Amino acid sequence: MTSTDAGAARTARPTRQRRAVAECLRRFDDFRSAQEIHDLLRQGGDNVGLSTVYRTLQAMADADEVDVLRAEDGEARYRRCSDTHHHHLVCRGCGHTVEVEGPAVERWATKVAEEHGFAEVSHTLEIFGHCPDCA
Amino acid sequence: MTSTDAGAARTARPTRQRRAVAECLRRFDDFRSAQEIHDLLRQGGDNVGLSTVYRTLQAMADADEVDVLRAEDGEARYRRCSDTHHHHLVCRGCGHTVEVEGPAVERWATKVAEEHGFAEVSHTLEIFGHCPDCA
DNA sequence: GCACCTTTTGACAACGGTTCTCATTCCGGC
DNA sequence: GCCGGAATGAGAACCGTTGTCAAAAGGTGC
Ligand SMILES: [Zn+2]
Ligand SMILES: [Zn+2]
Ligand SMILES: [Zn+2]
Ligand SMILES: [Zn+2]
Repeated sequence: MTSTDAGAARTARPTRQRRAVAECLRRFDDFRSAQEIHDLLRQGGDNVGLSTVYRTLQAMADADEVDVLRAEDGEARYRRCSDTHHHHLVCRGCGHTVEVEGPAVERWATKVAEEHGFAEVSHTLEIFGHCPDCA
Repeated sequence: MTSTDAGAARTARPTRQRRAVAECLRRFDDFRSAQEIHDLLRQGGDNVGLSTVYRTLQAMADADEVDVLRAEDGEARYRRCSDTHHHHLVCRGCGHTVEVEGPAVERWATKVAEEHGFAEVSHTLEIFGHCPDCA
């Protein structure tokens, strides 16, 4: 067999547009919508099509390179993230976000699921409030 | 002054439509979308406008009479719920849902938020997996 | 039962975020 | 430089949700 199906490189060209989106995410520590990112890029002179922004963000989310959070109105918001499992403490006022970890919570979630016979368990957990600056 | 502004009855007439929606929710233990509920009502002979279904569900959500959960695609799904604070263990296959409580998790969330100086704290937490029937 | 007034309803249009389409452009390898 | 597949982007389509507003329904006092 040729080397083409050797699974390694799962097609992902480093184009100008993808670099721009990744770069833009790197500059913020809070969650942003696809359209906000599109606007920011445009303002910064980087013209990237809205479709491409959506596609890129989806791909990054699939690759666990960004976290996705649904706003109350259902809009998806993205944020660069570390590669270890974590959750978020998000300010309802300014959006300021802190990554938090809680081993005890992880164990609790797993235990509860097992007690009910659930398998392939995952979970979502976010904490909201007003940060010191917004209080 | 008349009794009209005596705050007590916060205007909520028990109409046929509202009863039908509430009754429909009572018949399921899993999360349903507004449109699913609309279809179910129609199939059951209860003709209720889609707008009314949306309005009623929103009102019930505001009154904490139903839980709202955003599906991965952003669609809102509703479920009747008990009146105490709780979270959910949801089957990704059939939607079967179990309400769960975890006092330790509640304390952890509050503590983490306080450590970062956050006030007016709330949180969301859901656990997903495959139930015994779907495994 | 009957006015009277307010709330509620529902068909339909409008909205907004997201996805799809497809002709064009880009990239990497030869 | 050429070729072929991947990527892009302008615009249309999609779809859940919300807004509009005239008509219908509840409640109240009579
Ligand atoms: Zn803040
Ligand atoms: Zn976790
Ligand atoms: Zn199941
Ligand atoms: Zn809780």
